[in-house]
Amino acid sequence: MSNANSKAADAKPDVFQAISDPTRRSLLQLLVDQELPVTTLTGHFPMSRTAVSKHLRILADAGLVKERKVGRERRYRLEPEPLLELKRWLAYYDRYWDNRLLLLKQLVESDEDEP
Amino acid sequence: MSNANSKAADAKPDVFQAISDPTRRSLLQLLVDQELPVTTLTGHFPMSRTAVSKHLRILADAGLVKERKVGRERRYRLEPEPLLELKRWLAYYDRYWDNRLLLLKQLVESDEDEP
DNA sequence: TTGACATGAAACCAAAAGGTTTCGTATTAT
DNA sequence: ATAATACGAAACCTTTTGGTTTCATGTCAA
Repeated sequence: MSNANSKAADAKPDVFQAISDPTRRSLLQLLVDQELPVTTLTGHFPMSRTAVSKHLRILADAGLVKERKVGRERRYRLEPEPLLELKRWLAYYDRYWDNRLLLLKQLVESDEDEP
Repeated sequence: MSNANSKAADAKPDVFQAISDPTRRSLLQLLVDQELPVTTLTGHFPMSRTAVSKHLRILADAGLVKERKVGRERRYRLEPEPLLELKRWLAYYDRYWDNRLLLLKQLVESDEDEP
């Protein structure tokens, strides 16, 4: 069990990769509080519907959107959960916004310079 | 004034793009509290020094690392400030982790379904 | 039914990305 | 001086990425 035949959402090819494209970030934005079909989404971009469809596929693979069939439409909605990974990654660097640690770091550095 | 001749750090080709590559994320990690030269960094990856050098260049263009010449070495250090853009972008989706808003959203949706 | 709409799959293409090897140039060590 | 080290630039190659056009299928409307 638990082999490669599970279902969809098995791919998950990296949230970082998924959000690296500006078009895809805009798509997420558009879906923030609306569930929209591909054709409507396409209206916001200077590219073909098929291209948008492929971007949505990438977002879906990363778990960032889910689709729901409604009549002949396929409505996409935002699924923000995977963004938590990003959030966690970023949190690692939070200490850098902490001034006390920054000062300590600089202090240490000033001791071990000179080649 | 303010044309394309300013200086370096003018490129800034997107933090999202810069951190989309796992190697580059690892590089940032390695530089968290160390200032390191290219050769040392290369030891951590299964690729040539030149490849690592190119990754560092991309990070530098995004403002995520800065270099300092020390002898014949070129020591790289983390420059986390551009990560704030990511942080801001993510913050936009913070409301999704707020359960009250999530419930409200679902309530609204249940009213406007049926095609 | 018959036609229009909504959409993904497939085949294809050009450009960008991620690597490699080779070369030139500072800088340090002998 | 000479050799070794540290490194980026350039040229080149292969794979991935972002697009396009064409086609097949499912669904709704007349």
